[in-house]
Amino acid sequence: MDTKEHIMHVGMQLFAEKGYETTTIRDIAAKAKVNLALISYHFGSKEGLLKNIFQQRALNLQFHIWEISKDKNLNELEKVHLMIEYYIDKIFTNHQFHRVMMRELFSSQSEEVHSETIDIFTENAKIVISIIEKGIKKKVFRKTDPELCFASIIGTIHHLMHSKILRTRIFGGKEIKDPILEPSFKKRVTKHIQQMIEHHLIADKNNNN
Amino acid sequence: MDTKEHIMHVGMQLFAEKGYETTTIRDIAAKAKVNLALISYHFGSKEGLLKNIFQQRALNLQFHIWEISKDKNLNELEKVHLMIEYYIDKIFTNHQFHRVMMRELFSSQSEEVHSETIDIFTENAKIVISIIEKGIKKKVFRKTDPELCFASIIGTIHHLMHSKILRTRIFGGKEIKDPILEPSFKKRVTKHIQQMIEHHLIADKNNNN
DNA sequence: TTTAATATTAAACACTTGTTTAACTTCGCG
DNA sequence: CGCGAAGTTAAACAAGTGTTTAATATTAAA
Repeated sequence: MDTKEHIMHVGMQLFAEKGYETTTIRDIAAKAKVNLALISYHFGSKEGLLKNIFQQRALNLQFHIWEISKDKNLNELEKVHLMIEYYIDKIFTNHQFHRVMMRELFSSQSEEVHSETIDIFTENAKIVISIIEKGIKKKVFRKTDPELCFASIIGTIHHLMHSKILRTRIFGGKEIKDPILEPSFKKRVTKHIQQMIEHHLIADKNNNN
Repeated sequence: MDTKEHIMHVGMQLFAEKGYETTTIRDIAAKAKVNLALISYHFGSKEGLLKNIFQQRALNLQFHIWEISKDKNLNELEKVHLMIEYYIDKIFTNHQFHRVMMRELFSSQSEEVHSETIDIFTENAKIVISIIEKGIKKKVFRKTDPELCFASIIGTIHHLMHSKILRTRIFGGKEIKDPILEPSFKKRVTKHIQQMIEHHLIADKNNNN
């Protein structure tokens, strides 16, 4: 029963690296050092493996964005900041899975497999957007574009997440190490997005941080 | 000789829709209504077709970001604004091609095919970043994170560009039409990114637009 | 019109893909 | 032990991939 999880682990690794279509079950079998027939045996099919991986992570995907949005002790800005922090944390720590998910989401084939993922994603998006809208109504936020604010938050993260080449080319120093693995990079990204969104949403009075 | 361009056109369409790996030469041949052997005949191989498409558009990709950066009549903020406008304009009008390019850039297989594309991209990125750095040095900009500012600009655009599903789910009204086709959407995105970056880079004194 | 290069075609090619089969191990439990 | 279910294996399978071949059609110049 250990093999099943092992295959899923290796499968996700390879899907993240090369994408679902390009990864063959022979690749997975070779890297996992198991017979290729075991994939069909345990998961029914290659797509079954993908579905299993998605389901396994689905709970992790259920951002408690919703809980944050309902917290009475937080004002709108604090909520947005927390949501940004939460998004980055979840996506960075599960960056392999998110790369698979996003790639599949973008290519948007076999919608049946990913429809639940898309649902979760858009649902969360709408919560973030509604918080911004509420802030605007309360006039604590500037009259900005809520949907596009969300697009900027998530777009920035995904852009950094997706391309290792661009990441190392632009952010990598002399070391070859991928910046995404360094905890300082996560902090840096969090700080940037939080500040950018805050500056955009709120006209500061005196400080020039 | 008309067939060659016709194949390239259809090829790009399908690559944009389904991705390079998933599109077969039989798909292309069928949609273009030509014999499938003509693809190998005219372009040597399927990868040759992709290379040709990339080369054809390479000049279009050569953003004159550089020219803007050297313009003596513009201050740093104006330069950044113009660059944002230019990026969005180019990417929106060639969104099919950009989807292919970005997808291939992100999957980062066969680096040889895309190395020049990556070069152009990172080169332009560094120009934008250097402008922001100059503005910070001159103290007309806040002490922000230049690399991540660029990531936010381009990340926002790409996020909107990539996923038709998310686009229609979040931005689409009752109509089924893809918002990316409407000119008003382009203006909306341009305005958002410009304002967001300006608010982030510059602490405004009195206006609350 | 003849001729040679170019363009196009249908068929076959070699190869890889995901999946299935049937034999063989391994394991747990009466 | 014995026996059946579950796990694993190597081999074969059918379908689809990009590419090549050899024949045919088209074109343009002599």
